[in-house]
Amino acid sequence: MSASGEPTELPATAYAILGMLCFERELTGYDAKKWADASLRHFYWAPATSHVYRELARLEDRGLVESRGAEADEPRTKRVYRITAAGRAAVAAWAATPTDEAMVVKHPAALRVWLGHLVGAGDVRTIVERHIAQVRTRLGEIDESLAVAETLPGMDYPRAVLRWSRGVHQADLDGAIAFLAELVAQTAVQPPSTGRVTPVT
Amino acid sequence: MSASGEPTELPATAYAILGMLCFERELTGYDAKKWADASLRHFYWAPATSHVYRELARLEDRGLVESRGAEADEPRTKRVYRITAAGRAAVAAWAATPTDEAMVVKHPAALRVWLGHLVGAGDVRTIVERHIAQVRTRLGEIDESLAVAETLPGMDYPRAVLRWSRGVHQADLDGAIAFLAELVAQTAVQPPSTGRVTPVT
DNA sequence: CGTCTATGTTCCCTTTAGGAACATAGACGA
DNA sequence: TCGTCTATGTTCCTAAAGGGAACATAGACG
Repeated sequence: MSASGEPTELPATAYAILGMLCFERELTGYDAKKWADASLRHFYWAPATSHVYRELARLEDRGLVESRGAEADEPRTKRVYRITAAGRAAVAAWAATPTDEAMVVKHPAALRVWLGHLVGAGDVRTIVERHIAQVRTRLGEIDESLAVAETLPGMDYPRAVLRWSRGVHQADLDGAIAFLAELVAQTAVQPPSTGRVTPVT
Repeated sequence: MSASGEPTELPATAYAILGMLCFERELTGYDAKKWADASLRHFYWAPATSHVYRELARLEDRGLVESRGAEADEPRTKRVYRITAAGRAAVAAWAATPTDEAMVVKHPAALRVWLGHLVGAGDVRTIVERHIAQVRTRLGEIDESLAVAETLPGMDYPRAVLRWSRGVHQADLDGAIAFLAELVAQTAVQPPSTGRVTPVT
């Protein structure tokens, strides 16, 4: 496996998909997408459907996965992917390689709050309240995902990662709640006449 | 506000850059990039340099920023950007609009740990230890950024957001440490002979 | 038998991203 | 005064990602 020089490095998404194929014997693109939405999303990313299929095609080009059509008892027109030995070696090598890429937190609500001085305190409050509701929903989703992982064997690492990322989202929630409290306290004490808002030139 | 039809929606990155121009009277692309690296990165993203320039060009096309060349006493060939009234209105409108976009946590280390069963426990440990070091560094950077924000007026919201995201990164660190402890405990108890690894067909 | 939802995939075009290269200013020492 | 080193500042090229619509079929349910 892994001929002299790897053709080119693959993006993390490709390895994520290869990774899924290490847990499940076979997957369709659709399965992979569902899985990503349910679990991977909470600590890495949920690629677009078209992206999943593109990656699968590329992986097959490189011999890291192989595919077959539907079988007789599966009348549906579908393509089922399975990882190859080369693929398994490639993911393992990738997973064992430390990276200097840092975690990226892309937080749309925080970005808006960052610009809070441009809008009324009421608007900021709405943003944060909605964000809090969203995060609560997400914590529920993570718990569901975690519950599923409990029932499956060989999922120790995925479970640990889900717990880990659950903590991160919980901290986000706590921070949002704390900020909201601060915001409410502040606007209660000082009436909106304080000249802190939009000192436009 | 919000005129009948906006030309087309801009991506969040564009608003992030417009946002910076609300804090500072004038910025070059280089300045914007540095700022993003120092602060925005911790709760949203640090766009590539080329991306920053691209966004500035687009914003100018749309009349949301305007630019001038270097002045006599600034011999360098540079372009300095400033936000326009239209730009200010656009960011304010955007910032006040709640979004349903969820937070994305892109966590390269966690993704590798997720595949822990493919590699030795020692490799997993190395990954996590390096990640812990990285996060510690980052917490330091956030504190620095926070210290800078302390000294500037009108930075209440940015400061609050930095504190908020600091908590998120702290939770990441805590989770990593907890996981590492678990990992060490487990490998101490059960020798590496457990048949948990790659049940290949 | 109709139609509704879940499963499953592909195509096409746009936008976003990131690295490398390019270019110049000033600082500092030899 | 001449390298050369770092900080400043920008552009170009190509790859990756996104997203939605279209296409297709199976099974469920009334």
